[in-house]
Amino acid sequence: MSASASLHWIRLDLRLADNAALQAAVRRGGAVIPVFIHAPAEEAPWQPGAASRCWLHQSLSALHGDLRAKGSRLVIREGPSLEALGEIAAETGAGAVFWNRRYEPAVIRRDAAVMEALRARGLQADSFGGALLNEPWTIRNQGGKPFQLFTPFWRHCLAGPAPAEPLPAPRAIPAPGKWPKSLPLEALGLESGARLAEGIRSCWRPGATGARKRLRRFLDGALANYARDRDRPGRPGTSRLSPHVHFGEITPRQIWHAVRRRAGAQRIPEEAWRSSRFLTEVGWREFAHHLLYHFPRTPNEPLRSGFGRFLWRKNKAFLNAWQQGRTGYPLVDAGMRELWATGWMHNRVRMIAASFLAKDLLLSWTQGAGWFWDTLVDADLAQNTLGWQWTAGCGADAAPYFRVFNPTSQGEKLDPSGDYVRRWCPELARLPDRWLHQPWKAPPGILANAGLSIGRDYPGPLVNHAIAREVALEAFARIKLAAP
DNA sequence: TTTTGAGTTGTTCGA
DNA sequence: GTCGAACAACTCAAA
Repeated sequence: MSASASLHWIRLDLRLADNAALQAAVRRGGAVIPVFIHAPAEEAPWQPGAASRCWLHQSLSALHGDLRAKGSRLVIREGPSLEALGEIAAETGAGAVFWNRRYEPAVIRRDAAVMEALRARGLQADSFGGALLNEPWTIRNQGGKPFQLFTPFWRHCLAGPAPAEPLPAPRAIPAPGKWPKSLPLEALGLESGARLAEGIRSCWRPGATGARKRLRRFLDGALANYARDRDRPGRPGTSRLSPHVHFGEITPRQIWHAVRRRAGAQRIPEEAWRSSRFLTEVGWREFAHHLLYHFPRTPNEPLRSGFGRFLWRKNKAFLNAWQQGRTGYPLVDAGMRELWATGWMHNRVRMIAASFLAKDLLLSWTQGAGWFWDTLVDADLAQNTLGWQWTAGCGADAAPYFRVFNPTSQGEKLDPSGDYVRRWCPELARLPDRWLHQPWKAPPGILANAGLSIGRDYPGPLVNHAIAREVALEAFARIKLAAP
């Protein structure tokens, strides 16, 4: 007697290659039914934002195409997840459900409940790793505790066994005799805004094929000068892989081995590529998930408890100006507008924009995290939380409280020829470089020549940075950082 | 066991 | 103009 059908429950693993759950389903021998269940309420309070849903729509569409090329299909349902899985299993006589693990607190709870319920019904239910190089519970320091500093964490990871070779995509995915019914992708209403969908389509190609191409282009190009160019937002110096990795269109293991092969072809010694800046960024992603797993309250609460007492400002006008890219600081505004237009912001600019919110405006990092969550196509609970807590100084391995980015000098240093600012703040385009990062200081004649009136075409500075810095230093110094 | 030093990403000030 | 110091408190591993 041949095996019953298996369900492959698809979540943030929108790929066929290096997919342990899919492989387990294929190996089991019966038909394989790939299922996506739309159940955002189960991820509350961190259900995907508008940009993330938009990417998801396009990536699911790409996955459906990839599945068809293997003789399969994508079955789409709406939640609750357990009900949907139960129905499909009943309709198809499936005896097993396989999925790849996620690490967000709400998802962990949901998955555990689903697994228990499926097993109670006599179904096989198994989950697999793959989204991370190491499962978070396997990494402990010498005291048996989770790491709270990046460098020892990553050193520990690098000292362990090298990541296994990625799994190949199955050659064929056996189809059931009769497919269960499926909703059309459009029925999920993921692409609510045409503006965003267009913006994403114009600069991204969601899906595993787009991810592989993006990686190859990066390895062929920017990788060689990554350490130098990664901080220059006007240059194509970063990989732009973040949304692809978030949605599991490509895995860190695939990236690791692609870097290894490329380095081998160029006779780069192992210790050099293993400790390269780029793989270190993969390490930061691992670290973020490590922290979220071991400190699950950090999306909403500062890890360092002393910060619970910090009196953040509440100022809707400040928040709106920041969100809309109208702070009067060109580098910050360029970043916020890039985010709004494309669903992505250059990493270095994220730090500067985040520092501006938390330290110049003294608005809570949670407000910034909320906006990024809704607008980033790569919005990822682990990484968003780590990044914002780091900037605000209240997280693990946090930025020292006195580290306040100066948006003007950062602009002059990292965007000296103004390519980035001129692209996203076109009203400033005709200003000479000398004044581009501090337009309010430009002499009247220069402003007139550039066709620019401060306050009319472009706002004056929302706050005076020098003063704001002093106020922030004082406010941060006042917290007793020791636990109460 | 205790001590020591380092720890992604900065800025300003004074010598 | 360049350079070093100062700007906390805490974590972690190595000595």
